[in-house]
Amino acid sequence: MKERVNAYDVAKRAGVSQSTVSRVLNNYSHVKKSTRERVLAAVDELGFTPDEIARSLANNKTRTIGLIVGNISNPFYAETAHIILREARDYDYDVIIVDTDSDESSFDRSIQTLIGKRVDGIIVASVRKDNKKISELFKLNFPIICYNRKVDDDRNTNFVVVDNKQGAKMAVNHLIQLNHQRIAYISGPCTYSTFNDRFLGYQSALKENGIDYDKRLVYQNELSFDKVFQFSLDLMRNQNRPTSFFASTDHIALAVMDAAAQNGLHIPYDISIIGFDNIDIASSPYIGLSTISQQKKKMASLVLKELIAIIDKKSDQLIQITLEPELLIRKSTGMNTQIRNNR
Amino acid sequence: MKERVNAYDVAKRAGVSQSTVSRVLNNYSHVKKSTRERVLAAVDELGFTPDEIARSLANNKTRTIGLIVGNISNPFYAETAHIILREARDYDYDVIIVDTDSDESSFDRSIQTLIGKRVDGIIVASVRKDNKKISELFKLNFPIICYNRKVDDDRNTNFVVVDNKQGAKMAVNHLIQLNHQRIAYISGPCTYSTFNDRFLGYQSALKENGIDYDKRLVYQNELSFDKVFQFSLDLMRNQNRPTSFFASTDHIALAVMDAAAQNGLHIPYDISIIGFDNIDIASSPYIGLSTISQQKKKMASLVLKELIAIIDKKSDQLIQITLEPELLIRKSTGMNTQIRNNR
DNA sequence: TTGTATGCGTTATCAC
DNA sequence: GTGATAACGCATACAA
Repeated sequence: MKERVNAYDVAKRAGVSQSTVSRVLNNYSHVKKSTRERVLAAVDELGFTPDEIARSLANNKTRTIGLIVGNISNPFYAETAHIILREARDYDYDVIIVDTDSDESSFDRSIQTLIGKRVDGIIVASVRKDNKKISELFKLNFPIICYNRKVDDDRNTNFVVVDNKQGAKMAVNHLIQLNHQRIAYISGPCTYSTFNDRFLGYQSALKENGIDYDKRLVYQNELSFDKVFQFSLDLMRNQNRPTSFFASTDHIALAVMDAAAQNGLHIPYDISIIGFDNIDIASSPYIGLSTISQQKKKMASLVLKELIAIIDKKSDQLIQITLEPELLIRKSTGMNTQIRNNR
Repeated sequence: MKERVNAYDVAKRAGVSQSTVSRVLNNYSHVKKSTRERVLAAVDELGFTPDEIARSLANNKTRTIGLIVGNISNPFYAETAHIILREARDYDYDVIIVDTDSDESSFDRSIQTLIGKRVDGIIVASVRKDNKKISELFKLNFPIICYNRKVDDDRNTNFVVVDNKQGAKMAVNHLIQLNHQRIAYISGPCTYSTFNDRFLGYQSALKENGIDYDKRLVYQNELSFDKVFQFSLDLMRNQNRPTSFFASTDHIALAVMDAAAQNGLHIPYDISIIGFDNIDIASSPYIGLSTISQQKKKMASLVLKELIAIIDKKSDQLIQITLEPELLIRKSTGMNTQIRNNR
């Protein structure tokens, strides 16, 4: 690798001191026009790019933020990341993405790595409820915001989330209005606030409608495609099968749809399915998945804006935003036509 | 933000000099055991995390790489990113992802930003064929590898790609063997090597089978969902409609499937569709998209391994790897049952 | 085995 | 307006 050109080289070429070069590059006011021009010419001739690492060390800012996601190949995170990456660029920030691959054991270490790299702030899009590190950092005044999922200690953390309980209620109520009584629920572990709150919403909606909770209809475990597929398949083959499924993410709703297809059940005539998240392909006519929208676009823009406000000290109050979910009815949910044989 | 603890603080606490702290942290050999223990205790007590920025400045390595993708919400890039993020972590590297959002005008600037941040190397997963910057950097000995797409000046660049022409031929031959003659082709602009090569493969397969090229069956433009959907819809409504579609990415194949659904055409009885990339959902039974696999997993692992070898100077030769594609037959392609009315 | 001193490439605080 | 010079927090050559 060829030697890097630094500000001294530019200075020498322009016949000025290195500090003048710095002043020109940072648009300081009191620089003679002719000097500025000489410097800029030298910068150009030598193809000088300031070393952001040195700059970061000197002024204690990296203009880099960290984004921690569950699994970037999950469309919810990918679509979120897309929005954040694009908008961060407009704010002149770069983004280091950490994919925990849902391996939460490495979570705190990931945070530590980001802090080691001195990112200016962190957006945490996936974290377990019981995490302590986040409120710890918050207390140290480090700019950090939870997104999508929050931690138990939410008096001491910033967050931007959707009302997951409310969203789940909307989903289940929608199914109930379509005359469904046996509603299966597919969810990840309650160690995540999203799944926990959606579960509460599921239970609450059932109760309000006088439907007994049947735990045999509930999956709460790792959201692997195979496991959910198998669970759904078994349930659908049951004599007294559910007439509808509420999947706590769109991504995993696809596994349920697969199971239905495998079983020769037609959606929505034989079985209704509703998801949560509104990932892009859910809206494609071929899939047409009814779902609860998190307003990803709005939520992601917002969290970035807030984080940057904190970094810039334009805001030092607690950020606690809960957005309203939205019910999107598409073709995967329909009137229950089965005989009710379960009461 | 509370003051950061630095190596001097640790040194004072342990009653040693800062350089000893550094030696302990970097696992130097000649440190007395008792000293090492005192230092580590101090590190622990003060919760010291080395400042990677300062470290980078001192030793000219950031242990950060850049990854430039087209659009991270496209599953192909998301799934690639997932693999790279996870494996980079094992090599102890972080990743700054740049999402060009297919806005190639900002490409060179993105590269420049990454270089300003002094990343140790760059993986370029999306770039236009005519880009000059990459071979320029290569000549300066900067560690950079093209992935998936390559540039015209491929004598002066590293790349890891799949044989796109061959893959396209396999796709089209598969359709021809199923008795299809009117095969539509949906593609992005030829300014990208992927689309260019796949187009060549498409043409070549037709020619070898004595089928005339019909440009009315070909879409070569921006791969927006709406545009492709509309194009496919129009084509399918045509009297002399194609009996099959070759979509140059799985992602956009979904738009074609949507158009088929919209038109009441059943896949594969009325129409066959094959994609390219083998994104995760293509394999789900509900979608069951036949496709050409890029062996993403292998390709992504490989490109990272090679990049790191270059960074570590374990390799200074040109990296030019072309992997073989693989035909995956699923349920979206089937025998042509239409009357052949086009010859 | 450990400490001292210097450098990495900037920004920022002084002087002049 | 501009030029020295001291940080920033570490690694490392050289001394001891």
